[in-house]
Amino acid sequence: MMPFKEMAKLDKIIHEPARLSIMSALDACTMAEFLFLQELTGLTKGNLSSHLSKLERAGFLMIDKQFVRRKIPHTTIRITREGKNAISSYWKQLDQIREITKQWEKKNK
Amino acid sequence: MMPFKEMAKLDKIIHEPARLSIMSALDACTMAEFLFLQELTGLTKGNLSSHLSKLERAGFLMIDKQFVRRKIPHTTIRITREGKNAISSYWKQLDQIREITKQWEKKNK
DNA sequence: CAATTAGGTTTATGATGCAAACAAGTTCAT
DNA sequence: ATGAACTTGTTTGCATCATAAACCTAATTG
Repeated sequence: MMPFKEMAKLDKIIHEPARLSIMSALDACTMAEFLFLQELTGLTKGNLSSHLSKLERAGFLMIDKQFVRRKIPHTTIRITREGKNAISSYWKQLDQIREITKQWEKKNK
Repeated sequence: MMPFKEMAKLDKIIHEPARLSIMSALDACTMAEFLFLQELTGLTKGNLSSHLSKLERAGFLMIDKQFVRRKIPHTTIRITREGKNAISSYWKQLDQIREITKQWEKKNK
């Protein structure tokens, strides 16, 4: 079996570093506020916002925007079951590919 | 320590799935012909060609084009020492991030 | 009341990955 | 021997994407 083709099948939504860090943080936290997530990931507000939208469209998280005293926005992000599955199987897939690569390497020596 | 920011520092040249598979294959083979590499990775010739150029410009591999009986092109690709270092430290870095993520997760439970 | 801060979103642009088109030569069929 | 099809790649064009800058609305501060 040749593992190299499998790498192309890695979920690109998750694979992108900014989103990988968002999803990893959320996988650990389950839920987080926008600004906390920004601190964790070091992303700018703009990038964080657009990556969150993309992850939301993918069904990997839910964005809950509340208004404190009806005024100040306060955004809470929650990972979904689908999101937890996605990142968990991302790592699983990557590990498998690496394992198979090692074996392939041995065999071809 | 917060591992999530570190993900943004992963070498983007290596990180891209097509190139990750090229570099993994070359790391195992040390050298390979264009068509063999195409078979291993499942990439189209066009994509393989342009990814190889990018990896060559990055100094991660060397492209040696020979002409069989002075006519038919025959391209051999060889990973460089720099390329071997790059992919090895890519995996090392990823492992570290994952390890720290796990610890961070525990601490915050 | 003007300026600045808070908490995000939208826009613009520069880079990127990909497939389709192209190139340069060779072999095969007729 | 001529042209159709195959080899072995490279170049081009398009569509997507990531990012920073600009923007928005409300609140606070001087």
